[in-house]
Amino acid sequence: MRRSLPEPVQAQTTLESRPLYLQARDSLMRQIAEGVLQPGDFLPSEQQLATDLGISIGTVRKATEDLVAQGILERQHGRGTQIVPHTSDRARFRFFRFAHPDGTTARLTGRLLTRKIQSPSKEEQQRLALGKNDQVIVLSRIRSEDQVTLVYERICVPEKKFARLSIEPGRDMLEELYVLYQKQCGEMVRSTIDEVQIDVAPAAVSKELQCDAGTRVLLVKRQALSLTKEPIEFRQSWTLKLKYMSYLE
Amino acid sequence: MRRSLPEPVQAQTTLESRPLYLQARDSLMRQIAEGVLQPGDFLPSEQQLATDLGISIGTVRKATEDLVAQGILERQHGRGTQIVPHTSDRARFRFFRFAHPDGTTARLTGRLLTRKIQSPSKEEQQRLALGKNDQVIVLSRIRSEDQVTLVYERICVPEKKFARLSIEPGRDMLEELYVLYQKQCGEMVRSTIDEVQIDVAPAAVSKELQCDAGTRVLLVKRQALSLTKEPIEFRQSWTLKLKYMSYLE
DNA sequence: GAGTGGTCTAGACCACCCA
DNA sequence: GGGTGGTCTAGACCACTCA
Repeated sequence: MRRSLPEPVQAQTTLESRPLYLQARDSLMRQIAEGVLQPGDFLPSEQQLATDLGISIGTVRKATEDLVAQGILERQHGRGTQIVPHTSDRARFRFFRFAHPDGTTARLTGRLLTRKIQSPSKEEQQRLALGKNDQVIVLSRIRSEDQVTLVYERICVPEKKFARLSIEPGRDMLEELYVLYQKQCGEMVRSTIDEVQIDVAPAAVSKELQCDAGTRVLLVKRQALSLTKEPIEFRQSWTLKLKYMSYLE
Repeated sequence: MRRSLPEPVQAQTTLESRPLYLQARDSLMRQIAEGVLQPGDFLPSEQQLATDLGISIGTVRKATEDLVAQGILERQHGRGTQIVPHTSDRARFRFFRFAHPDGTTARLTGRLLTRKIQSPSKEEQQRLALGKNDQVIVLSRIRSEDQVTLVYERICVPEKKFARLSIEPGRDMLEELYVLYQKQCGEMVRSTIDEVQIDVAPAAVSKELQCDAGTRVLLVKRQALSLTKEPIEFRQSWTLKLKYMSYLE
């Protein structure tokens, strides 16, 4: 029979039938999702983990390989294995998908326009998998380069998880939102689902992007998922002059 | 000093300083890229490979893990390790990115309109990294669902590599193009770079999509890369009614 | 030089597929 | 039942980092 990892409190005594390295991986993942292990922290050494969990080093390595591949952990030869911190540079490099038509990368700064707590629209409710009476925080912001507004965004997050999110309208946003999510609310964005379509610019959009009402613009809808694959943000980005990039494999 | 793998003909006797598993991985990759190993074939067993290469099974596994993660190989417990065949279903699932606005997947059939051999445009030449006098094959096709044309495509491939590509205008295309590339020309698509932007529909596009000239439509430009990361296709897809999907991580 | 991750080995046992 | 991949071990040696 397959062994199971020692747990601090073993709720059930059912014999675990999953491979040890998966159990170890999920245990690490859980500790990261729950904040026991924080971004920036180093894991115990492989040797230490192996003796702690009562498994061999090879199995520890296999457990961490997955998380390294997913970008959650990062190995540093001679130093240790770190939970990847969500720095602004990293978040930009990883999740930012806009570029100029000529291929040069856009360097956008953000400016928050409004911040409201309200009931979600039908789509927002569905995209965030919210319950009947859940509220959302809605942010609107513009993103500019050289004083030219290139993107208008409406960002929607569940109030329950993001109550501690502290940002104020009217100020420039120096850090990436995803970094703030992590630092202020302990929510890490692991993956995203983007949809790109043509949209007739709503009033707020045409005003900020300085185009005629009714102009057809590019709309990117994004669901951001947490470590536990729950949707934690629904974002809509409208742009007229930028293109959207995507690399597969 | 680090060992090196035995090679049938060792061009240089320089001592190989890369890890054995990387040498083994690249050796397999090369054999697949060169057609020595064909999609659908099974690799020798891990045991066999290990003794052939004079390395241990663990190292063989590590060599193949990369290729499995990239979708080039597929392990089948109890049967063997197969070079993934590019079936139509697989190609559709992997590279197809269009959906209806309501989220339902579009089931498109293709119909080739024209096939021409000509000099590439400046952009095509650059995107395909072509030399001065290289020619390209240009395909135009429409993709429809229930007799409604939803996408117009202009597809451009280097004539040198795709001379054996045999498809004729006017016929429905039952197989995915990428499957034909593989079967007829031995070229496998491994990865893609997509760019999505708004475009003013060119004449051919507005005619086929049945919209006014000058309508703003969605344009997806795609570069497809081979196993060896060379660009082998540049494709432009125009659509009015579909949205583009992208999953990150 | 002590401690970390990176590579590699040789072998055990299991789970699965197929004849 | 023979062959395949899947998991796991225990240990060797190397390469890198940092004090």
